[in-house]
Amino acid sequence: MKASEPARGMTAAIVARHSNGPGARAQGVYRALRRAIIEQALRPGMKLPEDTIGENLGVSRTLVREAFGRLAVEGLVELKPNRGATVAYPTLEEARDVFDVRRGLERMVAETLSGSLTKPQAADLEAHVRLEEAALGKDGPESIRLAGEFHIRLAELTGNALLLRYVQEVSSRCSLILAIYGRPHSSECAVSEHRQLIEALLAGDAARASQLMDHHLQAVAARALLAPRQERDIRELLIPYALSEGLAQT
Amino acid sequence: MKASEPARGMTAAIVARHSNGPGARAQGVYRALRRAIIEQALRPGMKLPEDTIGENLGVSRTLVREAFGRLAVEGLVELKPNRGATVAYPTLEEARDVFDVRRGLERMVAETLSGSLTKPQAADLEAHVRLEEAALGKDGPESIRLAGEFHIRLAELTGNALLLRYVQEVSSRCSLILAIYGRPHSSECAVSEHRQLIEALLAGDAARASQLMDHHLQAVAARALLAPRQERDIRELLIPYALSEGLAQT
DNA sequence: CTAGATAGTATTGTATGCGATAAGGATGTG
DNA sequence: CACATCCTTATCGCATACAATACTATCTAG
Repeated sequence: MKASEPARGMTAAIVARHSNGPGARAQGVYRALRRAIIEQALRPGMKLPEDTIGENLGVSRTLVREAFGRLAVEGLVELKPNRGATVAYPTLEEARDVFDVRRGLERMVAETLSGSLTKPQAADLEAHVRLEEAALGKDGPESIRLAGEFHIRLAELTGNALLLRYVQEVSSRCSLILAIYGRPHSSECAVSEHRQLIEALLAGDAARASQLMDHHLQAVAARALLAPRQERDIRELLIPYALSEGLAQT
Repeated sequence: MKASEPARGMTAAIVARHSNGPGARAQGVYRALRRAIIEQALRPGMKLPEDTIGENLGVSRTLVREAFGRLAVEGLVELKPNRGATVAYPTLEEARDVFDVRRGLERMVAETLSGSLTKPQAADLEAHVRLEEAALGKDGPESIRLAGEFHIRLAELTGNALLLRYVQEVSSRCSLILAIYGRPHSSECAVSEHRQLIEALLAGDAARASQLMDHHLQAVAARALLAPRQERDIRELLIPYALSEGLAQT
């Protein structure tokens, strides 16, 4: 790969698209990598050489490293000294930790929103759920993305910026986790559960909303993490070994 | 300030002290700045020029910028494009957000630990509380540090790495917040509340432990954020103006 | 033919340099 | 004397350069 070669690939467009003030390129790299990881263009465990990424995105290693730092804090990439960065490959234990924290955070969201949710806000959420419903048929990644977005929207409505950031972070990590351990056909979020939740929030029933959220996420985690089928399990078990041999990188 | 001048000041020692492998210096800068901010050697709102910091710590701007990035994610520094970094100066609203999230997170800690806390673990915590007690007399920062550490220790005991990270983060930010809005004499954490909490955790009374934690932190927040005394309030209100004039930086 | 050593290559860690932007001060004008 | 404008300087954004470390392939010895 020659340095003179211009940026290419789907991620380069993202960098260029957004406002090009100062610091915008750095953020662009971060966003590009983040999306690439969550959408599994970059698969868990994959090596991320600084200069290769930089060439493909049209920036220097400096900005790539900066992005790696942020992504490492968020748990999306692993950063080993002198050995470079890889897309994070969370263990089952880490996965459970993330899901546990997520349940706790989203219960907070439910409790905060309970009663304070306005009619128009609820209507917006309803509209979102209808989108989910529409996307349910076509199995594309659209359905998964929308389901995740629902939770982000809820967190936004709390008006608590820190809570939002944490929910976004655990959501990202859950995407990564589901990419590794999730069953192929899990529709992840049952749309009806989202509906019930909105209802409970509007009714101001904090306890019920909290319970619903908890069960909902527990169901997601269970579908993903528990009782993994043999077939898939052995395949997954092999990946770390393949990686240590430098294989399975495509 | 000459570049040839060796590192100086209390923070430089920290950089040098730790294992000097690769990446250790970058982490050293991060840790040094983090401590300096939390201990108020660097006061909220203070400007942080990259080269000045770098010279004083004996590293280049590169590593300083890296540290700034991490600290910005954690909410300890604010990073404005082309205008550099400053020690974060959270608004009262942000402060409330942080305390709210903290209460939620630590309730999770209490619930997780309730019943699973072993006798030796409880004994360790008891020992810590005794340290707090001992430090209570001398008003030094020791007392505040120990009170904060108690909560970190609890989070560690959950075994959930992510939960620990979040608790550490909100704790840091709370330190910063208390530095701005806290009353001078607030002893922050009542030692007896810590004792009661340990007791409830050992008894396996999840509801009570959760309640205790919640009240405890609500009390801390109330002492710090609510009903600020007039005298102190106007003083604090002036700080942003002073900063915009380049004053009050010492 | 295998295991270990060794040289060469690739990649990371850190510093420095150059162009760009904004803050602050000098100078001229109403 | 107040105010706007230009210029100077300090600081940032980013790229690049150099040094240190890890990886790879070859070669040699057993």
